Order: sequence, then structure tokens, then C-alpha cells
Amino acid sequence: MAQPASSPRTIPVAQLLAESFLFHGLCADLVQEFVAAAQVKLFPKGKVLFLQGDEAESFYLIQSGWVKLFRETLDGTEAVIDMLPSGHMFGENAIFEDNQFSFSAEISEPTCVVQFPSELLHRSIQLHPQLALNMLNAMSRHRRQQSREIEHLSIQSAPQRIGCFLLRIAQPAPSGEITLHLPYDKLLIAARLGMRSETFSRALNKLKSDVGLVVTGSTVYCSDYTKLKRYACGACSDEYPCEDLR
Amino acid sequence: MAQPASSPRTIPVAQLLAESFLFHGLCADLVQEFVAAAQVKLFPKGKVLFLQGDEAESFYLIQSGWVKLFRETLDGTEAVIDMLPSGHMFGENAIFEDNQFSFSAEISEPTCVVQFPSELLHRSIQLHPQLALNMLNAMSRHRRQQSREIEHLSIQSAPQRIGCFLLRIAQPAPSGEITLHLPYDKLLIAARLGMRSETFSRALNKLKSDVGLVVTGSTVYCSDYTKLKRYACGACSDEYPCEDLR
DNA sequence: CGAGGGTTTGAAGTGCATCAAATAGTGTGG
DNA sequence: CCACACTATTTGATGCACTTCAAACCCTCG
Repeated sequence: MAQPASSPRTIPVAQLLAESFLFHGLCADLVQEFVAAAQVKLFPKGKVLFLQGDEAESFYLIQSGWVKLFRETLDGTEAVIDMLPSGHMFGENAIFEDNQFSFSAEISEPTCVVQFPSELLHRSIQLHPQLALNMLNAMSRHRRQQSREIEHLSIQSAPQRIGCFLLRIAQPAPSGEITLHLPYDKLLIAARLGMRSETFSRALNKLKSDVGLVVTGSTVYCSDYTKLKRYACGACSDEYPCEDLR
Repeated sequence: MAQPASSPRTIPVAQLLAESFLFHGLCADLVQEFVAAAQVKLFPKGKVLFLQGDEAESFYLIQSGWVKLFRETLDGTEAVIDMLPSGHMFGENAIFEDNQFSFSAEISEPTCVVQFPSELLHRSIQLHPQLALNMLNAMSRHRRQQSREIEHLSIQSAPQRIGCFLLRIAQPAPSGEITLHLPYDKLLIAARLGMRSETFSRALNKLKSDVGLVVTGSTVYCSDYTKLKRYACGACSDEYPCEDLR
């Protein structure tokens, strides 16, 4: 049960919260309540934080690392719902779902999370309208991302989905060049994009020949992101600089 | 522009609102404000209510009929996001999205809608916490549906998606029998489930042979819904009596 | 150096899309 | 009530995309 447990380095939780959308514009007292209730924990790769269906007693804010959210079907297949980096929150909306998690969460890199009692959020949201509004905004953003994802799954080809993924990670230089590191395992990226790792590998090769991508290990280079954009974004209803999906 | 316009039969808007989740538990004054601002309109099949990217001045509540929500990609493909029957609301969350619709809406059956000014919602939500909470609940429900849909698209086969769709519409008799009418065109159902109409047709045939479905025109009969359930829900991470998705 | 996981490649199969054409179904005007 | 026009649905033939299974390769780490 008790994994590595509460961390030695008490990195300023207060500051983390201040940067989190959920707490924007809230009164200091309220934020302080959350800070007081926070538990900072360090978890190793592979650790399962909770399983779909578990009672939700906490929600989490990622301080560093990566967390995989997923669901499993009766026949054993796993669907990766999301991959979350630092700064992201998860498990918070179980308070709207009978206090049950609707997905499972697993640490996919050594990760430091801040854990808060769900109950505090549930209570606070009734009392502080601004908190509810912040949450609405967050949920709305998430809904848009999901919509786009649904569209991608039904319309884009595997290479296009990868291209889109890369564009969302990339920060094009003024010259139009892109260099980036894949943020996690290719197997995981494949799963996140709804394809097999073999398909991922072959689709990357197709991107090499179709848009001149250069892939070295987990480093990706593209001399001109507009080529990639034409290739991937033509099959999407969003404009190019679309929000980060991960 | 001006289509059939405001309906003659002033069906009690107030009552419609009272039944809508969004207005549960709100003070009568507020509801009255919405009633006062409501416009009841009747639209013919094919009428486009708004397009993705349009400025959102109104949101809508469906009194009767069916509305199709969709998005179009640069290269012209259309993705059907949702099909909404009476009682459902749409366009309301543009208030969180720079007041722009992130999808298009088209009437797919003669439909009566009640139209409200977005601005009123936007204003009210700041002033009435309960309204924000109602909206949070609604959005959360919608998010779950979207998650399930993403899962379906990446995991389920075409016949399984159809089976799942049918189960969500069906009301099994105690005997386990199911009889139902497809709620709209097969072409539309196919689009909603992310497949071609040809695939839909063939997948229905597969359901006939695999689980003994009987299809006559738009009527579907199944002697034992548990067979269908085993067939479809095995490839889903949700328990059977799952929420209606449409 | 060797073990083991991640990644790539190959060969073969499956599912869905596509294109083309037949069929069923619906509404219209005569 | 029938013939015609038009749409919705089905069927057939073919191709491509992705998966599956198997095996090789590569890289890291002990």
C-alpha cells in the first residue's frame, strides 16, 4: 500500500496552486485551505494510483512526471484516455460522478503529485462560485479537446494523427524548422493515438518519405512545419495552431 | 434568413424549462427571465441553424424534432458529432469558447426549438451559483459520454458499435425481448457511429447472423437482448445499462 | 557480455472504404 | 391507382489501412 510516501522536499504547494487554472482569482483563505490539506507524494513508474470504479477520495495535481489515464474493457483491451504532464490535474470531476473514478490512473514516469481530498473540493465548489466557474472553463476546454479527438479517430489516417500530435508538441522556429523529443515511449504514444506500435512505426516511416521528417531515436526533425501542417491539418476541422492535446 | 419563424402554438416554455436539468433548483425569478427572453421557432428539415465559427448569440433547447451537430474539415469531410432529440440543449457552452460555435447545427427533421440569448446565460451564470453547478453536472455527463465514444471508436468493430447503439435506445421487456424503431435515417446513424452507410448495412447483416437480430425496414427486433449485450458490451469498459448516448 | 524491453520489419489476414450498380421505398403529378 | 423521378438502402467487387503474429534488431543496464 504505502508507496514512497510524502516527499522530503516540500516544494511550495501554494505556488503550484497559484499557477493552476482552478485556483485563479480565488480568495487567499480558500487557497490556503487547499494548501493545508495537500499531501505531496512521490511515486515510481508503474504505480497504479487508482482503478476505474474506485471510490474517489482524492484528486491530484501533477508536480512533475507523467501520468497515464486509461480504461479497460471486459475482454481485456486497454484504451489510453490521456497522458498528463506536470501542471495537470486529474480525478477532480469524480465529484460529479457519484464519487467514483471513471478511469484508472498509472504513473508512467517517476512522478511527484499533490493529493487533495475530493471532499474539500466538493464542499468548496458549492460555496465559492468562482471555483465553479473555473472548473466550468476547464471542463469546456476539455470537451473541445475530446471533440477533436473523436473527429481525428474517425477521419484522420494514422500518419496524419501522428503529424497532428507532433505539431501540438512542436514549437516551430521562425525559419519553420522543428526539432523535438518524443515525450514518452513510442508504445504509449501509439496507444494514446489509438494505434498499435507496429502501425506507429510504419506510419512514422511514411511521414519520413511524405513530408521529409527525420527521426533519430526519440528525436524528430522537420525542416518545414508547414509541410507537416498541410499533411495533417487538412483532415481536421480546426485551424492550425490548435490547443495542445497531448 | 427568416424561416418559418415564431410558432403559433405557444407551448408552455416555462414548463419545458422546468423539466430541463439546467434550471433545476433555480429561483423562479431567474427562470422567468429566461422564459421572457425565449423565442419559439419552427424549422424545416435541412435548415442550418449556425455554422462552426459563427458568433454565438443564442443557444437552443429542442422542443420536438431532431438536430444534427457536425464539423467539416478543410478537405470537405463531415463528422457528425451528435444527434439531439427533444429535451436537449445545444450551443450553450459557446459562452466558454469566445462566443464562437465550435460546430455546425442542422435541422434533420422538422423541429421546434426554443432560442435564448447567450448573453443572458453568460450573465446569469456569474450571478447564480446553482446555475453554474447545474452546468457543471451537465458538462461532466457529456464528458463521460465523449470518453466512451472515443473508446468505442478505437476499440469496437462496426457491428459492435451498432449493437451498442441499439442497446442504448432499447427498452428490454421483462422477457428480454427488444423491439425498436431506428430514430432517424440509416445514413445518419452510420455517420453518427463513424462509418459509411454501406458498412452500416453490412454490419447490420452481420448482427442478424451473429446474434439473431431481425430487421424489417427501420424496425429492429431481438429475441434476447443479453445476446446483443454480450456481443457489444464485451468490448466496452462500461457496465451494460450505460447512459444514453444517441 | 548477456538479458530484456522497446522498436522495427516482414508476411498474411481482416475490416472498412470506395466505386459501381442493382433494388427498395417514397412522393409526385396525371 | 399507376408511372415516373428521386432518394434511401443494399449488394458486389476491389483496394487500402491497419492489425496480427512472428522474428529480427537495437539499446540500455546490470
